Amino acid sequence: MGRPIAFDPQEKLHIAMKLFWERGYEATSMQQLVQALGINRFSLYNCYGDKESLFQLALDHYFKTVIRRLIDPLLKENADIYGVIGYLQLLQTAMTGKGSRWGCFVQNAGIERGLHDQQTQQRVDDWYLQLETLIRNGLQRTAEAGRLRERVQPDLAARYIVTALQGIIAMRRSSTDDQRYADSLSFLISEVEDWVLN
Amino acid sequence: MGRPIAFDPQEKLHIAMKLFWERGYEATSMQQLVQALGINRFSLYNCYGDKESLFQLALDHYFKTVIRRLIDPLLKENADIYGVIGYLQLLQTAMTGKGSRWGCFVQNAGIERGLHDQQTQQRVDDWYLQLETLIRNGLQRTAEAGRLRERVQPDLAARYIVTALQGIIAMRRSSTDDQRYADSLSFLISEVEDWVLN
DNA sequence: CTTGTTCTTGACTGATCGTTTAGGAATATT
DNA sequence: AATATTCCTAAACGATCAGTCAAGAACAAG
Repeated sequence: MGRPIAFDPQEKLHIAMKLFWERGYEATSMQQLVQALGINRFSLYNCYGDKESLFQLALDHYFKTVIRRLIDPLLKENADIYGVIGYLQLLQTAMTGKGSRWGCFVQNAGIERGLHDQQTQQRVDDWYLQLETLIRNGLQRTAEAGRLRERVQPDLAARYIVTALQGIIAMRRSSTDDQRYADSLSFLISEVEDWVLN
Repeated sequence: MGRPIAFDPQEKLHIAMKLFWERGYEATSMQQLVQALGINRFSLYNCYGDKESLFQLALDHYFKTVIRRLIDPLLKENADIYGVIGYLQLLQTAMTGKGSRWGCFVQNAGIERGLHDQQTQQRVDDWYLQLETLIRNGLQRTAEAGRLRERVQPDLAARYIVTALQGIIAMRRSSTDDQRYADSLSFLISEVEDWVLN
């Protein structure tokens, strides 16, 4: 009962996410959000709470939409090393193009706020762990099938991929030279491809 | 002539650098700087200009002090792959300890401000290029001495090291798990050590 | 239609933002 | 000692910050 909400909270949250993603937490003002979302200041507070909680909602939304799509190859049942490669290739296409110099919202949030905001820190840590686990499982399955190079240890290799990816993503956002991230990502992909036998 | 300055600008700049390094540009207020530096508000403006220029001065100071010390092994005349390894080892010790979870000021600045501040972007780009060049030269010298593994191409390998390092540094700041960055850095060092023959 | 509930609106809160001003204090030069 | 120059101090500037309030508008239930 009562007056129904006049906007789509999910759609507006998506806009807020993009703003935080591009500009970061501190550099994004509630005024900018009000304008970008096209809803009233009070409606914004009424729907999402204060700036802090809106930021966390935006981060969660990022996981559910952007990241969810990217890790799809890793979520398939019995995903093996080709799931890992599929994930890397999705990342590659996602990072291509001039409009995609925002890096990863999770990494940005972690670097800007991890040290001083425990909620953000928790989400970042969870994400690193989840990604590492998914990748390790993929490598493990290929190893069990006897198709992974002996010298490649799934746990160390998975950890290595996660860290290397952070470097590539950081380069995507912080360097104007598109060749840097692209070269490194291609290098990483061919490295992983080289781990599979036959 | 006139009244002499009552504080050491370099010493105060060092404090400002640490504040920006830890908290970033937006999250550091002039009020905090006034308190941390222990000088008057106007003296701060009089000596360093506005917040923007103070930030750039702090970034330059970071290059001259922190980074300068770390790349010392790479600046030695005829530095080869051992200069690269020496640099990585200096980084390793610098990143160890609980008080050193700030990552790299240059990377932080690039991620927070690169997209919207051209001055910062220029400094970040310059740094990536300089580091890559120094490392490439080191690898090149070892290659010319016939002591670098054939498959290692100095230009690609140098670029790879720079990107991988960004990942390690990003991990240092954004993850609470100290094992992540440490594992990856050890992995990178032994990888580079493996490139040298005999 | 009436009543109760919820959303929307625009103005407004005190606090803090980066920056500047005016006046006094301290030093170098004459 | 007188003067010129520079720095220091405290107060204040307008702007913007995140967040809130009171009143009215829009719907659901009776």
